[in-house]
Amino acid sequence: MAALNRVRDELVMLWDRLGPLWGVSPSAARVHGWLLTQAEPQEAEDIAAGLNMSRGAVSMACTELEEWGVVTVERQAGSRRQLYRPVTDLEQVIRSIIQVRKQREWDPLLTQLDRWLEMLEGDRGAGVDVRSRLERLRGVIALADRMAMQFLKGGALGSLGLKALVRSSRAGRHR
Amino acid sequence: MAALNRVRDELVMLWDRLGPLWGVSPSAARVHGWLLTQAEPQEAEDIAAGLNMSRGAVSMACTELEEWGVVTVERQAGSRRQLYRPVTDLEQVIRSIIQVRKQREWDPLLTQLDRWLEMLEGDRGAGVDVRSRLERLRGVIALADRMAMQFLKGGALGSLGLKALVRSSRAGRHR
DNA sequence: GTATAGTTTCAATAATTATTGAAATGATTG
DNA sequence: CAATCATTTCAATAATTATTGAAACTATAC
Repeated sequence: MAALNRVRDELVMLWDRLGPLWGVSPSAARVHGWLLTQAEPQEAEDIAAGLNMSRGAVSMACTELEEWGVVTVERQAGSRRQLYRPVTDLEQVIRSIIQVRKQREWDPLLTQLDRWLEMLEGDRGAGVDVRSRLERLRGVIALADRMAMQFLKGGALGSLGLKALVRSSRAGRHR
Repeated sequence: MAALNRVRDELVMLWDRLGPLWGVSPSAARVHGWLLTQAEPQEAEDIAAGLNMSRGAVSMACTELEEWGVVTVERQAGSRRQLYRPVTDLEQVIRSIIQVRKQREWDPLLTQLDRWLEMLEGDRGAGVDVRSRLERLRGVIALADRMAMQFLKGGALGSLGLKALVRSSRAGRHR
């Protein structure tokens, strides 16, 4: 039990630091890390106690985690308490994160790139170099976007399965 | 020319907002965006003027961009000025970003997961569930790590070629 | 309906992070 | 080498972002 507690503390600290790099706020990341080290889904009150956070902060963190799709809310019959359960299907977690990031980052970027290219259409001066640069950028983002779409539809991990990916990554270089 | 200036302003603003989501500070991202819209490499003084930043801030931003490997420093013979040039080889930019992020995020995560699994080795209680969860997490991170390594060695984009990727990205484009 | 057990909201505050600018450092030239 | 031009550093400050906690709200039970 002592070992589990220690792991929990360290994992929560690491999640707190890594969360922002993923676009998740530190407090939301802490809650997620803490839930990961609990065998059972937990209620907000206990999360607050376990992490020394205010009740309100836990509520906001859990809302954020729901938006990311990495935590689900449950309700036991005959009780008005909400229980928070981390999604442990990793494929789903990755899919959720890609989906949210795509929508926050790539989609607006792609829209803007198209607008900018239109604005530079007739430019005959220094804009020419910049334009070709932006065009190439657009190509790469568009590619990443289509790959993400395919992945989100269940393409990559779904059809191949996680095992196949592991195998192919071990096989080394092809083609 | 007016069009280029407008594009520059908007691109700088977007980069400022998107930068933090990539792990780059807003000011460094602004500098990078600004450089992208310049046909020629630029010196620190002009960057500061163009972006209304202090000389010191530009220095720190450029150092950060060098660390990310998305900007290179040049020196013209017969001058003591440094010129900053954004890397426009997109494959290289993507590779740089993956490399830095891997090293900042996944590597420590993998190290810690191994330590935690060791710590939970003998656990017969609630730790069993948590342990299998962490094991699966470790599997996925290890896979991502191997894929990244392969990519960094020139695997994916390198063997297929960026042109082929861009071509395939255009094939599905509608407008 | 009212009381109760729970959640959410949000203005105020705390904590963190980015930015500045002046001083220290480093490089090149005559 | 001294003078000069340019860069880097870092303590102070500004700006931003996270967190709290009390009040508003909601759903269920009585």
